Amino acid sequence: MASAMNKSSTGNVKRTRKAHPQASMHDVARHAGVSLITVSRFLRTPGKVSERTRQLVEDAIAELGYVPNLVAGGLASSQSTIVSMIVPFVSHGVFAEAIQGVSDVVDAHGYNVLLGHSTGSVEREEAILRSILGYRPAGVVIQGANHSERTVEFLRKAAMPVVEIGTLPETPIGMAVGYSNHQAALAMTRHLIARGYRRIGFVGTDPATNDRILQRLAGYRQGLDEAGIAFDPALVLRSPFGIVEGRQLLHVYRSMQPMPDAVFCASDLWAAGMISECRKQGIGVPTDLAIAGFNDQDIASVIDPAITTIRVPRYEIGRQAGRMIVETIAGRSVERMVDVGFELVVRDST
Amino acid sequence: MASAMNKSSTGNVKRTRKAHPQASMHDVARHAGVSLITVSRFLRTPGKVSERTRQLVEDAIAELGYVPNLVAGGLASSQSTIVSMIVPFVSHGVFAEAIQGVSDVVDAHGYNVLLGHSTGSVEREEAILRSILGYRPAGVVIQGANHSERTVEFLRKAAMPVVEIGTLPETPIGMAVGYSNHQAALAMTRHLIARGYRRIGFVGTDPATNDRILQRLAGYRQGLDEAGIAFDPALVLRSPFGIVEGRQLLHVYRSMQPMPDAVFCASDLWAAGMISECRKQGIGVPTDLAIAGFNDQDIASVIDPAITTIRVPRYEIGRQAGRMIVETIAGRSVERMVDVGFELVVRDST
DNA sequence: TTGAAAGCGCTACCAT
DNA sequence: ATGGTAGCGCTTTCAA
Repeated sequence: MASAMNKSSTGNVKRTRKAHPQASMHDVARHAGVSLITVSRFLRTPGKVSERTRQLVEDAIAELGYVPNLVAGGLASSQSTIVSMIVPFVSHGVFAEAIQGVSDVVDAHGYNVLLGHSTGSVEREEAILRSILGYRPAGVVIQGANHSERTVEFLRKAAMPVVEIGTLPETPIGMAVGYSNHQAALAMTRHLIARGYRRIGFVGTDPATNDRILQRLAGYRQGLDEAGIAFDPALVLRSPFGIVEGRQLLHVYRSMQPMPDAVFCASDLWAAGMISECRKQGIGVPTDLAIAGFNDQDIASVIDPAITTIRVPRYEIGRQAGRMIVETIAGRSVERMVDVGFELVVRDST
Repeated sequence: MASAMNKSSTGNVKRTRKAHPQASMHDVARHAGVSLITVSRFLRTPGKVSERTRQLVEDAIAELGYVPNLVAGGLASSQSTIVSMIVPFVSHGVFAEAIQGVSDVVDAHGYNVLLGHSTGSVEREEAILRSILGYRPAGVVIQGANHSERTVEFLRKAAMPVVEIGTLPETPIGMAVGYSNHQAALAMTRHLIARGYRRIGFVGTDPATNDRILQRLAGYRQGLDEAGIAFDPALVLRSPFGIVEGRQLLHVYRSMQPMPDAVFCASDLWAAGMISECRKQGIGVPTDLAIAGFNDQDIASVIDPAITTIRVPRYEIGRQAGRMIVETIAGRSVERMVDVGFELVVRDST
């Protein structure tokens, strides 16, 4: 009656609660005629078992279609092969590329990506994070630097590598890889002003809930300031992302008097919609209205006129973030902050 | 010396292997002055604990920042809150939308998405699946119906809900939600023929490794057959996906004699690249060359001329797949196969 | 309403 | 090179 090791040590013989279809390590061991621990050893340090044993275990695994239970393994070893990633939306092209980047890198190191999306809400982000942290992931990649206090607190005390992506936070939680949205928007605004535009509109989502937009707006305002152009709040429009929305925004700007001579859209989708609508309405771009975008998505280079925009290496951001997680786990020292930069791509729309 | 419950019951007093920063349920229980099981009960059936206990435990959880360990819970209960999803590429718009659909639905039911990408290789798909199955997920969503034998075998014996998406397999592994790539391509080919085109090119990736393309190619051939047009293998081009690739493909078609009078691209990206290049080269679309696409991506409606294409409800496919997983887990009976259909969207490029 | 004991499937430590 | 034992943090009987 000493240990709790074996179920039959209890007088009360209860069999497994559920019929369990999946083979366990125990099954493999029996099948191979070796002990359980030998199977485990074969799996993690194959060099330490004899040729004969290796063969036996290999056959048993193949025959039973055994797949090691990472849940049990993770619990026993306090290690995880999960890297969690939280983005506002999976389906937005720019985030999808970052996800692909992270996934490409961590997959190659035996990790899998557990994905969450916040729909841009810090409350939902916090909820997602809690749930995801329940898996005690090996690392966390999270979009942006705009989090709830509790999100930050959780992340700090979680004691695992954290990478914020897409921005360069003033006080990063752990590591960060991104670019300066402020500088990028400033560069674009300077470009527009250099081209001679003076009445420049700005399209974004609500800056209160989107720190990227907030920073781009700040860069835009700084650009105006530098040129001595007064900021006109009426020229700043808020809208959900989208091409259709871009079409509608054009009409809003057209109804203003005086009309703007240029619009800086904080996403290519709006710019594409506006350009398409301009074509339909017979408005010349950039002669009657210059239109600039952001992100250099596919659409920017094929629409006519092609869109002047800011190119950001999203996939690269993902790769770097993945790399930083993996390196940190491996105990190597890693940069705290990586600036991947951006590029002003001047095309025909301005 | 009876049980193995407490570490100090062993003569050999060894403390926890690792300094463990995260609070455990045990810690919460001590903090609240109740037993561990009461904490567990509070978490899963809050109605069964007294008001006083509830308060105590709630406070302790908040104070310690306790996050339940789902790895341990999953092991103990043989239940999982993970839904695995495998797609060829995360960053391809069409897959990203499906991921978003799955994620939206399963998140709402307390599940998280564990993501894998196969890069279109069945071998990699198998490897990813193995690793993902190690987490004993509650369900699996997998793109396409083209899998290795072992992949199918693993999935069948895994005894969990499986949904194949994007196609309507002849022999689904479990459930499926998608549309007929064959019928969609047939519809497009018929459209082109009805418009008077006779020498119709086809652009796809390697049909041997991509069953969607294989089926679209078959639909295209059937369309030609119906009209009594001989299939000309020289008109079928293979290429990686992409706009840049589309530009190059145009030159390949231009160098043919006779030149085709229409090209059916099995992705909008190729079509967009070709149209953009046509504009640059002064080739009239559709007057000199008609160009059709597939997927109705953003780009299709804003490029000039707008692309005639096939619209597929990708997000809806994801939602349905998520729904089918969740319902199956809940024990409700679910359709084995859902056809979400497609839509021929005729625009100006044909 | 609360608690004790057993064990989920695996790994770590120690022993042989 | 191989095996035994304890225990990862939780849930599930069963008992009080």
